[in-house]
Amino acid sequence: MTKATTRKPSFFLIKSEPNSRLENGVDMKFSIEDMKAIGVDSWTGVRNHEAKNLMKNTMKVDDLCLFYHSNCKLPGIAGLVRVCKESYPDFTQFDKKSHYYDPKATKEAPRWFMVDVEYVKTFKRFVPLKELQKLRDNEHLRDMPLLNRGRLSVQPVDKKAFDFICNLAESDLGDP
DNA sequence: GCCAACGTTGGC
DNA sequence: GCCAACGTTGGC
Repeated sequence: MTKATTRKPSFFLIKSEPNSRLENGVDMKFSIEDMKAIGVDSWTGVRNHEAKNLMKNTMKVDDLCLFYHSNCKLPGIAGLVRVCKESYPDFTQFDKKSHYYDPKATKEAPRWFMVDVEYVKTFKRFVPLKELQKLRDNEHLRDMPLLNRGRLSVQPVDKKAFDFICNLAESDLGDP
């Protein structure tokens, strides 16, 4: 019997803004609790090519993403989501009414791509950015773009950092 | 609201 | 292709 080869998941961090912020009359706030309520969400609105390329070229179904609360009073890691649909054109680039409308994009040559993600869990404990910054010399966290670069709304996380953060946030995750 | 760090744009 | 001007990100 042939066994389907299962690909090991890769890990990422995606940023969302839990604060109220109006864009064209639409409140764009989106926290891990909103993610939980919706269940599945299209990750629209990424308008940075590096972040877009990660979604377009690297993210696969079943990859896991740390869900980060950004641009708010207490920035940090709130939960976990899973990629449930591989990249396809972000429909907001074609929508003239959208804040994310891109006049240079066409259906034939879309410029922006997104994935769909599904809610996995809210971590038992919120891990503030400050806590991670205090640990930035830790060998597991040293290479995180979140800590030594910032300003990238979709970023890769290596396995050792992912496991370390999950253990901080949820002590029994990964335990036997 | 400030502003540093980036990314993008567009004139040349 | 350079690079100054401008816009955005996002912690503080």
